[in-house]
Amino acid sequence: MQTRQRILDVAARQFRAHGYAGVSLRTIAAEANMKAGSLYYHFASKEAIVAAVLEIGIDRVQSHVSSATGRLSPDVDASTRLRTAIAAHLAAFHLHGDYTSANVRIFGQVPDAVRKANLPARRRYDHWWERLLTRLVSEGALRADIDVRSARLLLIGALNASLEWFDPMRGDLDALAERYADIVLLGMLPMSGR
Amino acid sequence: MQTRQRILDVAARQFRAHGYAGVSLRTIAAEANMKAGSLYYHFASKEAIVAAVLEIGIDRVQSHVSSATGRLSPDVDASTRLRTAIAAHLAAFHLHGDYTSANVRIFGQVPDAVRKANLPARRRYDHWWERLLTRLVSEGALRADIDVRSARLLLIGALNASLEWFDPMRGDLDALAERYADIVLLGMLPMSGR
DNA sequence: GCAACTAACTAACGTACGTTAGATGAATGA
DNA sequence: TCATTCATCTAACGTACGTTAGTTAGTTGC
Repeated sequence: MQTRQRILDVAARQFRAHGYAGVSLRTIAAEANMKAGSLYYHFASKEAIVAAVLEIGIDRVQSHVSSATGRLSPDVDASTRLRTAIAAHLAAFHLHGDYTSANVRIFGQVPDAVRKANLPARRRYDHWWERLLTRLVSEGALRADIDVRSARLLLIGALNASLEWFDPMRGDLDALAERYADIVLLGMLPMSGR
Repeated sequence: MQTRQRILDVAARQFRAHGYAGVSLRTIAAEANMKAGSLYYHFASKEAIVAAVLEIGIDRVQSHVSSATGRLSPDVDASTRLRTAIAAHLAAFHLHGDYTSANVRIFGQVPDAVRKANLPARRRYDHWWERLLTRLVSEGALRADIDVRSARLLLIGALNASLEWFDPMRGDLDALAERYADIVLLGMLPMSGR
C-alpha cells in the first residue's frame, strides 16, 4: 500500500515540473519502477491521479496549520496567533512542496471535473483564514479598516509565491515567515512618517 | 502582419488556460483560423511561439511600469512613488492578462532553452524593483530594517497572485491597488497596538 | 493443495502530437 | 504580362499519448 504513495509522490513532482498535460503515465510509471498499464491497478485514470495529488496538496496544509494554531493557548495575543498561522502555512507548503506547488501551478489547467472536485477543499481552507482574520479584526487586534478578503488574498498569494523561489534546503523558513509577518503586520513605512 | 499578433494572442490565452504541453499547434491554428502547418510561416516552432509569448508578458509590464513612474515629478514623495509603481504593475498585469498570466503560470514548465531565454527579461524587471525599493530605503522613506529582497518578493508575489482571482471586468483595479498598498505600507496592526 | 487475490506485466487500440514537403492561388511589381 | 513573393493549404512522417484486455507470477487463506 506504499506503492500508491510512491506513485503520488512521483506524480506530484512531475506535475509540478511539467504541468498536467506535460506528464505522461509512462514517465510516472518509469520513475515509480513500473509500466504504464500497472498504474491502473492503483488508480482509475490519469485524472484520478491528479485529483489525488491536488487534494493532498490542500489537506496537508490545512491540517498542519489548524493543528499548529490549535496548540496555542486560547489567551495568546492576536499578532502571535497570526504569526503562528503564517509560519505554519509556509512550513507546510514547503514541507510538502511537490504537492502544494503542483496544486498552485496546475489547478488552473486541469480538466474541469478535477478542478470542480478540488474546489471544496480550497474553499474550506480559504474560509479558515477568513474566519481567523475576521476574528482578529473584531477583537480590535487588526486595523478595523482593512478589507479582510483583500488582506487574505494578499497574504496567501505572497506566501504561496515563495514556492517559486524559496529553497527550504538552503534558506531559513522561520526567518522568512518572520520577515513576511513583520511587513504585513507593521508595514514598510517608518514609524516616523505616518 | 497582424496575423502574427493574432496567433500570439490566441496562443497566450490557450497557454494560460491549459499549460504549455496542454496546447497543440492545431488548436492554436484553429482559433486563429488557419491550419497547423501554416503557423510555420510565422514561427519556426512551438517553442518559438511560447518564447514570444513569455517575452511579451514581461516587456509590456516593464515598459508600462517604468513609463508610469517616469512621468512622476522627481520631487514626488516616496510613498506616492511606490503606490504608483504598484498600481502600474497591477494595471499592466491585468491589461495584458493572457500574456502575463501565461508567463507566471507556465514559466516553470516550459522547455529549458525557452526558460533560459526569458530569464534576462525577468531579471531586468526584478532589478528595477530592487533599485526602486533600495532607493526608498536609503532615502529613509521606508523602514531601514526591512529586507529589500524579501519585501520585493512578497509584494510582486502578492500582486501577481491576483491574476488567479481578480477579474478586471468586474472589479476596480485602482481600488485593489490602493488596498494592497495600504496593507504593505501601513501594515495590518492598529496604530494603537505597536 | 487448491482457490482467490494481489500486483505487476505485455501488447495493442485509436487518437493526437510537432513538424515537414510540396502544392495552390492571390497579390505585387517590373 | 509574367515572374516573384506571400500566405495559406493538404497530406503525410514518425512518435507518443491514455487506456484496455489478457496474462503471469507470487502471496494468502481455507
